Amino acid sequence: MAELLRQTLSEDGHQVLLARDGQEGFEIAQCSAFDVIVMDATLPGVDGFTVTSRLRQSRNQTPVLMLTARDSPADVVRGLDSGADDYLTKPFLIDVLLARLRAVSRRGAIPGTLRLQVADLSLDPASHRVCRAGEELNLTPREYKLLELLLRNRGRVVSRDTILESVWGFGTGIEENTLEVFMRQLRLKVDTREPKLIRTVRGFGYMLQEP
Amino acid sequence: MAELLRQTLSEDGHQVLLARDGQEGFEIAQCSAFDVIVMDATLPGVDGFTVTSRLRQSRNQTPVLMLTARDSPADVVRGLDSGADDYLTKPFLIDVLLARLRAVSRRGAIPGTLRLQVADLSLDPASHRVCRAGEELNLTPREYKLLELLLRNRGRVVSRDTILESVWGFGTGIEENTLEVFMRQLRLKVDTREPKLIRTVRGFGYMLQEP
DNA sequence: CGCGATTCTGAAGAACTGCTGAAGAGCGGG
DNA sequence: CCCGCTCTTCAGCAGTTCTTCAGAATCGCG
Repeated sequence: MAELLRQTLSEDGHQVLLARDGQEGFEIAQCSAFDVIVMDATLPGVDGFTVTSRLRQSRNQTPVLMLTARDSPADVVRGLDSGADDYLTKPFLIDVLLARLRAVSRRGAIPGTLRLQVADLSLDPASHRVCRAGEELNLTPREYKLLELLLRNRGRVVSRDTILESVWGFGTGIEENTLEVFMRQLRLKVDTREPKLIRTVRGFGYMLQEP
Repeated sequence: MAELLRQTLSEDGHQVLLARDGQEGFEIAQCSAFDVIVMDATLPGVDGFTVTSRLRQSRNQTPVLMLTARDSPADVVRGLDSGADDYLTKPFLIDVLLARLRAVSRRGAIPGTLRLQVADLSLDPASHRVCRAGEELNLTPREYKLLELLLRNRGRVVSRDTILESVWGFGTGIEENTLEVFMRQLRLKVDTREPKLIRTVRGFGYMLQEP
Protein backbone atom coordinates (compact mmCIF):
# COMPACT_ATOMS: atom_id res chain seq x y z
CA MET A 1 0.00 0.00 0.00
CA ALA A 2 2.69 2.46 1.06
CA GLU A 3 4.81 1.47 -1.89
CA LEU A 4 1.90 2.01 -4.25
CA LEU A 5 1.30 5.44 -2.80
CA ARG A 6 4.92 6.38 -3.09
CA GLN A 7 4.88 5.45 -6.73
CA THR A 8 1.69 7.34 -7.48
CA LEU A 9 2.87 10.46 -5.71
CA SER A 10 6.22 10.29 -7.42
CA GLU A 11 4.50 10.13 -10.77
CA ASP A 12 2.56 13.22 -9.80
CA GLY A 13 5.85 15.00 -9.32
CA HIS A 14 6.31 14.81 -5.55
CA GLN A 15 9.42 13.78 -3.71
CA VAL A 16 8.46 11.03 -1.29
CA LEU A 17 10.12 9.62 1.79
CA LEU A 18 8.68 6.50 3.34
CA ALA A 19 8.67 5.68 7.05
CA ARG A 20 8.07 2.12 8.14
CA ASP A 21 6.60 2.72 11.56
CA GLY A 22 5.39 5.45 13.87
CA GLN A 23 8.67 6.07 15.61
CA GLU A 24 10.62 6.36 12.37
CA GLY A 25 7.96 8.64 10.93
CA PHE A 26 8.15 10.92 13.92
CA GLU A 27 11.91 11.21 13.78
CA ILE A 28 12.05 11.84 10.08
CA ALA A 29 9.30 14.42 10.31
CA GLN A 30 11.11 16.22 13.10
CA CYS A 31 14.33 16.41 11.18
CA SER A 32 13.26 17.33 7.69
CA ALA A 33 11.01 19.86 6.06
CA PHE A 34 8.04 18.46 4.20
CA ASP A 35 5.15 20.05 2.38
CA VAL A 36 2.79 17.50 3.81
CA ILE A 37 2.72 14.26 5.78
CA VAL A 38 0.45 11.37 4.81
CA MET A 39 -0.18 9.41 7.98
CA ASP A 40 -1.69 6.00 8.43
CA ALA A 41 -3.65 5.48 11.62
CA THR A 42 -2.71 1.88 12.22
CA LEU A 43 1.04 1.75 12.28
CA PRO A 44 3.43 -0.74 13.83
CA GLY A 45 4.55 0.56 17.19
CA VAL A 46 3.26 4.06 17.89
CA ASP A 47 -0.06 4.67 16.14
CA GLY A 48 -0.78 7.55 13.78
CA PHE A 49 -2.95 9.53 16.17
CA THR A 50 -0.20 9.56 18.75
CA VAL A 51 2.48 10.47 16.26
CA THR A 52 0.37 13.37 15.01
CA SER A 53 -0.33 14.78 18.40
CA ARG A 54 3.31 14.41 19.41
CA LEU A 55 4.35 16.34 16.34
CA ARG A 56 1.96 19.12 17.23
CA GLN A 57 3.14 19.15 20.81
CA SER A 58 6.66 19.73 19.67
CA ARG A 59 5.45 22.60 17.51
CA ASN A 60 5.81 20.82 14.22
CA GLN A 61 3.30 22.54 11.96
CA THR A 62 3.66 20.38 8.88
CA PRO A 63 0.22 19.63 7.40
CA VAL A 64 -0.91 16.09 8.16
CA LEU A 65 -3.38 14.12 6.07
CA MET A 66 -4.53 10.92 7.69
CA LEU A 67 -5.23 8.14 5.27
CA THR A 68 -6.62 4.99 6.75
CA ALA A 69 -9.16 2.22 6.64
CA ARG A 70 -10.58 3.20 10.00
CA ASP A 71 -13.70 5.00 8.87
CA SER A 72 -15.82 5.21 12.00
CA PRO A 73 -16.89 8.77 12.83
CA ALA A 74 -15.16 8.41 16.17
CA ASP A 75 -11.87 7.72 14.44
CA VAL A 76 -12.33 10.66 12.10
CA VAL A 77 -12.93 13.00 15.01
CA ARG A 78 -10.03 11.56 16.93
CA GLY A 79 -7.71 11.95 13.96
CA LEU A 80 -8.65 15.53 13.30
CA ASP A 81 -8.52 16.49 16.95
CA SER A 82 -5.11 14.96 17.38
CA GLY A 83 -3.94 17.65 14.99
CA ALA A 84 -4.45 16.26 11.51
CA ASP A 85 -5.62 18.67 8.85
CA ASP A 86 -7.64 16.20 6.83
CA TYR A 87 -8.87 12.64 7.17
CA LEU A 88 -9.44 10.41 4.18
CA THR A 89 -10.70 6.83 4.39
CA LYS A 90 -9.93 3.89 2.14
CA PRO A 91 -11.01 3.12 -0.42
CA PHE A 92 -10.41 6.40 -2.18
CA LEU A 93 -9.71 7.70 -5.64
CA ILE A 94 -6.24 8.89 -6.40
CA ASP A 95 -7.56 12.10 -7.86
CA VAL A 96 -9.33 12.92 -4.64
CA LEU A 97 -6.23 12.20 -2.60
CA LEU A 98 -4.17 14.45 -4.82
CA ALA A 99 -6.71 17.24 -4.60
CA ARG A 100 -6.85 16.94 -0.82
CA LEU A 101 -3.09 16.99 -0.65
CA ARG A 102 -3.05 20.17 -2.69
CA ALA A 103 -5.66 21.76 -0.46
CA VAL A 104 -3.91 20.79 2.72
CA SER A 105 -0.43 21.79 1.66
CA ARG A 106 -1.64 25.10 0.26
CA ARG A 107 -2.26 26.30 3.79
CA GLY A 108 0.71 24.62 5.27
CA ALA A 109 3.66 26.82 4.63
CA ILE A 110 4.62 27.93 8.09
CA PRO A 111 6.71 31.03 7.65
CA GLY A 112 9.96 31.71 9.40
CA THR A 113 11.06 28.18 10.10
CA LEU A 114 13.58 27.73 7.41
CA ARG A 115 15.58 24.61 7.47
CA LEU A 116 18.77 23.86 5.61
CA GLN A 117 18.74 20.49 4.00
CA VAL A 118 20.68 18.22 1.69
CA ALA A 119 19.44 14.69 1.12
CA ASP A 120 18.74 13.22 4.56
CA LEU A 121 20.94 15.74 6.34
CA SER A 122 19.19 18.73 7.85
CA LEU A 123 20.08 21.66 10.05
CA ASP A 124 17.66 23.95 11.83
CA PRO A 125 19.27 27.31 12.54
CA ALA A 126 16.59 28.20 15.08
CA SER A 127 17.19 25.31 17.43
CA HIS A 128 20.72 24.50 16.25
CA ARG A 129 19.59 20.96 15.71
CA VAL A 130 21.34 18.76 13.18
CA CYS A 131 19.99 15.44 11.96
CA ARG A 132 21.15 12.79 9.57
CA ALA A 133 18.63 10.12 8.55
CA GLY A 134 16.34 11.03 11.42
CA GLU A 135 19.07 10.77 14.04
CA GLU A 136 20.13 13.81 15.98
CA LEU A 137 23.80 14.69 15.91
CA ASN A 138 25.80 16.47 18.55
CA LEU A 139 28.17 19.01 17.01
CA THR A 140 30.59 21.37 18.68
CA PRO A 141 30.13 25.08 17.95
CA ARG A 142 32.83 25.15 15.30
CA GLU A 143 31.68 22.01 13.63
CA TYR A 144 28.19 23.47 13.56
CA LYS A 145 29.33 26.73 12.02
CA LEU A 146 31.30 24.86 9.43
CA LEU A 147 28.40 22.64 8.48
CA GLU A 148 26.03 25.59 8.33
CA LEU A 149 28.35 27.38 5.96
CA LEU A 150 28.58 24.38 3.67
CA LEU A 151 24.83 23.87 3.83
CA ARG A 152 24.10 27.47 2.94
CA ASN A 153 26.29 26.97 -0.10
CA ARG A 154 25.13 23.49 -0.97
CA GLY A 155 25.91 22.56 -4.51
CA ARG A 156 28.67 25.16 -4.68
CA VAL A 157 32.31 24.80 -3.79
CA VAL A 158 33.42 26.87 -0.81
CA SER A 159 37.06 27.86 -0.93
CA ARG A 160 39.37 27.21 1.96
CA ASP A 161 39.93 30.92 2.42
CA THR A 162 36.23 31.60 2.55
CA ILE A 163 35.75 28.89 5.13
CA LEU A 164 38.62 30.10 7.29
CA GLU A 165 37.39 33.64 7.17
CA SER A 166 33.78 32.90 7.85
CA VAL A 167 34.19 30.24 10.51
CA TRP A 168 37.26 31.57 12.28
CA GLY A 169 36.99 35.23 11.38
CA PHE A 170 39.37 37.45 9.52
CA GLY A 171 43.05 37.45 10.30
CA THR A 172 43.30 34.69 12.84
CA GLY A 173 46.67 33.08 12.43
CA ILE A 174 45.13 29.67 11.99
CA GLU A 175 46.96 26.83 10.30
CA GLU A 176 45.37 25.45 7.16
CA ASN A 177 45.62 22.06 8.72
CA THR A 178 43.17 22.97 11.44
CA LEU A 179 40.48 23.22 8.82
CA GLU A 180 41.35 19.78 7.56
CA VAL A 181 41.13 18.36 11.03
CA PHE A 182 37.69 19.87 11.51
CA MET A 183 36.57 18.61 8.17
CA ARG A 184 37.56 15.17 9.23
CA GLN A 185 35.76 15.49 12.52
CA LEU A 186 32.65 16.69 10.74
CA ARG A 187 32.83 13.80 8.34
CA LEU A 188 33.14 11.32 11.18
CA LYS A 189 30.01 12.70 12.76
CA VAL A 190 27.92 13.57 9.73
CA ASP A 191 29.14 11.67 6.74
CA THR A 192 29.82 8.14 7.88
CA ARG A 193 26.89 6.54 6.12
CA GLU A 194 26.34 6.37 2.37
CA PRO A 195 25.87 8.34 0.29
CA LYS A 196 28.77 10.66 1.02
CA LEU A 197 27.66 14.26 0.95
CA ILE A 198 30.87 16.14 1.69
CA ARG A 199 33.24 16.28 -1.23
CA THR A 200 36.83 17.52 -1.28
CA VAL A 201 37.70 19.71 -4.23
CA ARG A 202 41.44 19.41 -4.46
CA GLY A 203 43.35 22.66 -4.50
CA PHE A 204 40.25 24.73 -3.84
CA GLY A 205 37.99 23.77 -1.01
CA TYR A 206 34.98 21.65 -0.08
CA MET A 207 31.38 21.27 -1.07
CA LEU A 208 28.17 19.64 0.03
CA GLN A 209 26.11 18.04 -2.67
CA GLU A 210 23.14 15.83 -3.33
CA PRO A 211 24.18 12.29 -4.19
CA MET B 1 -30.92 22.55 6.00
CA ALA B 2 -29.06 25.80 6.48
CA GLU B 3 -31.29 26.65 9.40
CA LEU B 4 -30.58 23.31 11.02
CA LEU B 5 -26.86 23.87 10.64
CA ARG B 6 -27.04 27.30 12.10
CA GLN B 7 -28.79 25.97 15.15
CA THR B 8 -26.34 23.11 15.66
CA LEU B 9 -23.32 25.35 15.32
CA SER B 10 -24.80 27.90 17.67
CA GLU B 11 -25.31 25.21 20.26
CA ASP B 12 -21.65 24.30 19.88
CA GLY B 13 -20.77 27.84 20.82
CA HIS B 14 -20.14 29.42 17.43
CA GLN B 15 -21.52 32.68 16.15
CA VAL B 16 -23.20 32.02 12.84
CA LEU B 17 -24.19 34.26 9.96
CA LEU B 18 -26.33 32.84 7.19
CA ALA B 19 -26.20 33.84 3.53
CA ARG B 20 -29.07 32.92 1.25
CA ASP B 21 -27.26 32.79 -2.08
CA GLY B 22 -23.84 32.92 -3.64
CA GLN B 23 -23.73 36.63 -4.19
CA GLU B 24 -24.80 37.46 -0.64
CA GLY B 25 -22.29 34.96 0.73
CA PHE B 26 -19.47 36.50 -1.23
CA GLU B 27 -20.29 40.01 -0.05
CA ILE B 28 -20.65 39.06 3.58
CA ALA B 29 -17.42 37.10 3.50
CA GLN B 30 -15.58 40.03 1.99
CA CYS B 31 -16.84 42.47 4.60
CA SER B 32 -16.46 40.53 7.82
CA ALA B 33 -13.85 38.39 9.47
CA PHE B 34 -14.81 34.78 10.05
CA ASP B 35 -13.00 31.85 11.54
CA VAL B 36 -14.38 29.63 8.81
CA ILE B 37 -16.90 29.58 5.96
CA VAL B 38 -19.20 26.62 5.36
CA MET B 39 -20.06 26.66 1.68
CA ASP B 40 -22.73 24.76 -0.20
CA ALA B 41 -21.92 23.83 -3.77
CA THR B 42 -25.35 24.21 -5.25
CA LEU B 43 -26.48 27.70 -4.39
CA PRO B 44 -29.07 29.89 -6.01
CA GLY B 45 -27.35 32.27 -8.41
CA VAL B 46 -23.57 31.95 -8.29
CA ASP B 47 -22.52 28.43 -7.28
CA GLY B 48 -20.22 27.59 -4.38
CA PHE B 49 -17.20 26.69 -6.49
CA THR B 50 -17.29 30.08 -8.16
CA VAL B 51 -17.79 31.95 -4.91
CA THR B 52 -14.83 30.15 -3.37
CA SER B 53 -12.47 30.81 -6.22
CA ARG B 54 -13.55 34.45 -6.37
CA LEU B 55 -12.83 34.81 -2.69
CA ARG B 56 -9.37 33.40 -3.21
CA GLN B 57 -8.78 35.61 -6.20
CA SER B 58 -9.51 38.63 -4.11
CA ARG B 59 -7.01 37.41 -1.55
CA ASN B 60 -9.56 36.36 1.03
CA GLN B 61 -7.84 33.65 3.04
CA THR B 62 -10.69 32.61 5.30
CA PRO B 63 -10.80 28.82 5.56
CA VAL B 64 -13.61 27.33 3.47
CA LEU B 65 -15.29 23.99 4.14
CA MET B 66 -17.55 22.83 1.33
CA LEU B 67 -20.55 20.90 2.49
CA THR B 68 -22.75 19.50 -0.22
CA ALA B 69 -24.66 16.58 -1.63
CA ARG B 70 -22.56 16.50 -4.77
CA ASP B 71 -20.29 13.63 -3.93
CA SER B 72 -18.73 12.65 -7.25
CA PRO B 73 -14.93 12.59 -7.16
CA ALA B 74 -14.91 15.18 -9.91
CA ASP B 75 -16.88 17.57 -7.71
CA VAL B 76 -14.59 16.95 -4.74
CA VAL B 77 -11.55 17.74 -6.82
CA ARG B 78 -13.20 20.78 -8.31
CA GLY B 79 -14.23 22.07 -4.90
CA LEU B 80 -10.79 21.67 -3.38
CA ASP B 81 -9.03 23.11 -6.40
CA SER B 82 -11.30 26.12 -6.43
CA GLY B 83 -9.69 26.96 -3.10
CA ALA B 84 -11.71 25.13 -0.47
CA ASP B 85 -9.80 23.68 2.45
CA ASP B 86 -12.03 20.70 3.01
CA TYR B 87 -14.92 18.99 1.27
CA LEU B 88 -17.59 17.09 3.15
CA THR B 89 -20.51 15.31 1.51
CA LYS B 90 -24.00 14.76 2.81
CA PRO B 91 -25.07 12.82 4.64
CA PHE B 92 -22.63 13.44 7.47
CA LEU B 93 -22.48 13.22 11.24
CA ILE B 94 -22.51 16.44 13.17
CA ASP B 95 -19.51 15.34 15.20
CA VAL B 96 -17.48 14.87 12.07
CA LEU B 97 -18.48 18.26 10.73
CA LEU B 98 -17.50 19.91 14.00
CA ALA B 99 -14.15 18.14 14.06
CA ARG B 100 -13.46 19.15 10.47
CA LEU B 101 -14.40 22.72 11.27
CA ARG B 102 -11.98 22.71 14.16
CA ALA B 103 -9.23 21.27 11.98
CA VAL B 104 -9.81 23.74 9.19
CA SER B 105 -10.09 26.83 11.37
CA ARG B 106 -7.08 25.87 13.47
CA ARG B 107 -4.79 26.86 10.62
CA GLY B 108 -6.41 30.21 10.13
CA ALA B 109 -6.34 31.11 13.77
CA ILE B 110 -4.26 34.08 14.79
CA PRO B 111 -1.57 32.93 17.16
CA GLY B 112 -2.54 35.18 20.05
CA THR B 113 -0.52 33.56 22.78
CA LEU B 114 -2.00 34.63 26.03
CA ARG B 115 -0.31 32.07 28.16
CA LEU B 116 3.24 30.96 27.60
CA GLN B 117 3.73 27.29 28.05
CA VAL B 118 6.16 24.45 27.50
CA ALA B 119 5.26 20.97 28.68
CA ASP B 120 4.04 21.33 32.28
CA LEU B 121 5.70 24.68 32.76
CA SER B 122 3.49 27.72 32.27
CA LEU B 123 3.83 31.44 32.72
CA ASP B 124 1.05 33.99 32.71
CA PRO B 125 2.36 37.41 31.72
CA ALA B 126 -0.74 39.10 33.09
CA SER B 127 -0.44 37.89 36.66
CA HIS B 128 3.28 37.09 36.63
CA ARG B 129 2.41 33.65 37.84
CA VAL B 130 4.68 30.73 37.05
CA CYS B 131 3.74 27.08 37.53
CA ARG B 132 5.51 23.80 37.01
CA ALA B 133 3.41 20.64 37.23
CA GLY B 134 0.57 22.61 38.79
CA GLU B 135 2.77 23.96 41.55
CA GLU B 136 3.29 27.68 41.77
CA LEU B 137 6.86 28.92 41.78
CA ASN B 138 8.25 32.01 43.40
CA LEU B 139 10.73 33.74 41.10
CA THR B 140 12.69 36.92 41.66
CA PRO B 141 12.13 39.70 39.08
CA ARG B 142 15.21 38.85 37.09
CA GLU B 143 14.59 35.15 37.12
CA TYR B 144 11.09 35.88 35.87
CA LYS B 145 12.30 38.06 33.03
CA LEU B 146 14.82 35.46 32.04
CA LEU B 147 12.24 32.70 32.00
CA GLU B 148 9.77 34.82 30.06
CA LEU B 149 12.38 35.52 27.43
CA LEU B 150 13.18 31.85 27.04
CA LEU B 151 9.50 30.97 26.96
CA ARG B 152 8.74 33.52 24.26
CA ASN B 153 11.46 31.91 22.21
CA ARG B 154 10.70 28.31 23.05
CA GLY B 155 12.11 25.93 20.52
CA ARG B 156 14.69 28.49 19.47
CA VAL B 157 18.13 29.10 20.86
CA VAL B 158 18.55 32.47 22.54
CA SER B 159 22.12 33.69 22.39
CA ARG B 160 23.94 34.87 25.47
CA ASP B 161 24.18 38.35 24.02
CA THR B 162 20.48 38.51 23.34
CA ILE B 163 19.72 37.39 26.86
CA LEU B 164 22.09 39.88 28.42
CA GLU B 165 20.70 42.68 26.34
CA SER B 166 17.07 41.91 26.88
CA VAL B 167 17.18 40.98 30.55
CA TRP B 168 19.79 43.44 31.74
CA GLY B 169 19.51 46.08 29.05
CA PHE B 170 22.04 47.35 26.62
CA GLY B 171 25.53 48.20 27.66
CA THR B 172 25.51 47.19 31.29
CA GLY B 173 28.96 46.01 32.09
CA ILE B 174 27.63 42.70 33.34
CA GLU B 175 29.87 39.68 33.59
CA GLU B 176 28.94 36.69 31.47
CA ASN B 177 29.14 34.63 34.58
CA THR B 178 26.22 36.45 36.14
CA LEU B 179 24.02 34.97 33.47
CA GLU B 180 25.30 31.52 34.28
CA VAL B 181 24.55 31.99 37.94
CA PHE B 182 21.01 33.08 37.17
CA MET B 183 20.55 30.20 34.83
CA ARG B 184 21.55 27.88 37.60
CA GLN B 185 19.20 29.56 40.02
CA LEU B 186 16.38 29.29 37.51
CA ARG B 187 17.13 25.66 36.96
CA LEU B 188 17.09 24.95 40.66
CA LYS B 189 13.66 26.48 40.92
CA VAL B 190 12.10 25.48 37.62
CA ASP B 191 13.91 22.54 36.18
CA THR B 192 14.61 20.15 39.01
CA ARG B 193 12.13 17.52 37.96
CA GLU B 194 12.25 15.46 34.78
CA PRO B 195 12.05 16.04 31.96
CA LYS B 196 14.60 18.80 31.77
CA LEU B 197 13.29 21.70 29.72
CA ILE B 198 16.21 24.12 29.78
CA ARG B 199 19.00 23.12 27.47
CA THR B 200 22.35 24.85 27.24
CA VAL B 201 23.70 25.11 23.73
CA ARG B 202 27.42 25.25 24.14
CA GLY B 203 29.03 28.29 22.60
CA PHE B 204 25.73 30.03 21.79
CA GLY B 205 23.22 30.28 24.55
CA TYR B 206 20.23 28.54 26.03
CA MET B 207 16.88 27.26 24.92
CA LEU B 208 13.63 25.93 26.28
CA GLN B 209 12.23 22.90 24.55
CA GLU B 210 9.55 20.25 24.72
CA PRO B 211 10.95 16.93 25.91
C1' DC C 1 56.24 5.39 -12.92
C1' DG C 2 57.96 8.77 -9.85
C1' DC C 3 57.69 13.34 -7.90
C1' DG C 4 55.95 17.27 -5.39
C1' DA C 5 51.99 19.11 -3.54
C1' DT C 6 47.99 18.37 -1.17
C1' DT C 7 45.00 16.21 1.99
C1' DC C 8 44.03 12.83 5.63
C1' DT C 9 44.80 10.75 10.12
C1' DG C 10 45.68 9.82 15.12
C1' DA C 11 47.25 11.54 19.20
C1' DA C 12 48.32 14.95 22.79
C1' DG C 13 48.56 19.10 25.19
C1' DA C 14 46.63 23.75 25.62
C1' DA C 15 42.79 26.64 25.98
C1' DC C 16 38.32 27.44 26.92
C1' DT C 17 33.43 27.01 28.55
C1' DG C 18 29.97 26.50 31.64
C1' DC C 19 28.90 24.85 36.40
C1' DT C 20 29.31 25.36 41.25
C1' DG C 21 29.57 27.04 46.19
C1' DA C 22 30.39 30.87 48.68
C1' DA C 23 30.78 35.50 49.90
C1' DG C 24 30.14 40.46 49.61
C1' DA C 25 27.22 44.58 48.01
C1' DG C 26 22.94 46.92 47.60
C1' DC C 27 18.36 47.94 49.00
C1' DG C 28 13.93 48.38 51.26
C1' DG C 29 10.94 47.32 55.32
C1' DG C 30 10.33 46.66 60.09
C1' DC D 1 19.92 50.17 62.47
C1' DC D 2 19.43 45.48 61.41
C1' DC D 3 17.43 41.81 58.75
C1' DG D 4 16.21 39.35 54.82
C1' DC D 5 16.09 39.21 50.06
C1' DT D 6 18.13 39.89 45.67
C1' DC D 7 21.89 40.78 42.71
C1' DT D 8 26.67 40.44 41.38
C1' DT D 9 31.34 38.89 41.55
C1' DC D 10 34.98 35.62 42.44
C1' DA D 11 37.79 31.49 42.13
C1' DG D 12 38.17 26.67 41.39
C1' DC D 13 36.92 22.60 38.83
C1' DA D 14 35.65 19.17 35.41
C1' DG D 15 34.71 18.24 31.05
C1' DT D 16 34.81 19.59 26.41
C1' DT D 17 36.74 21.70 22.51
C1' DC D 18 40.47 23.67 19.82
C1' DT D 19 44.85 23.63 17.80
C1' DT D 20 49.12 21.83 16.54
C1' DC D 21 52.28 18.35 15.10
C1' DA D 22 54.24 14.60 12.51
C1' DG D 23 53.72 10.92 9.61
C1' DA D 24 50.87 8.43 6.17
C1' DA D 25 48.06 8.41 2.20
C1' DT D 26 46.41 10.25 -2.01
C1' DC D 27 46.29 12.99 -6.12
C1' DG D 28 47.70 15.33 -10.43
C1' DC D 29 51.15 15.77 -13.67
C1' DG D 30 55.14 15.16 -16.50
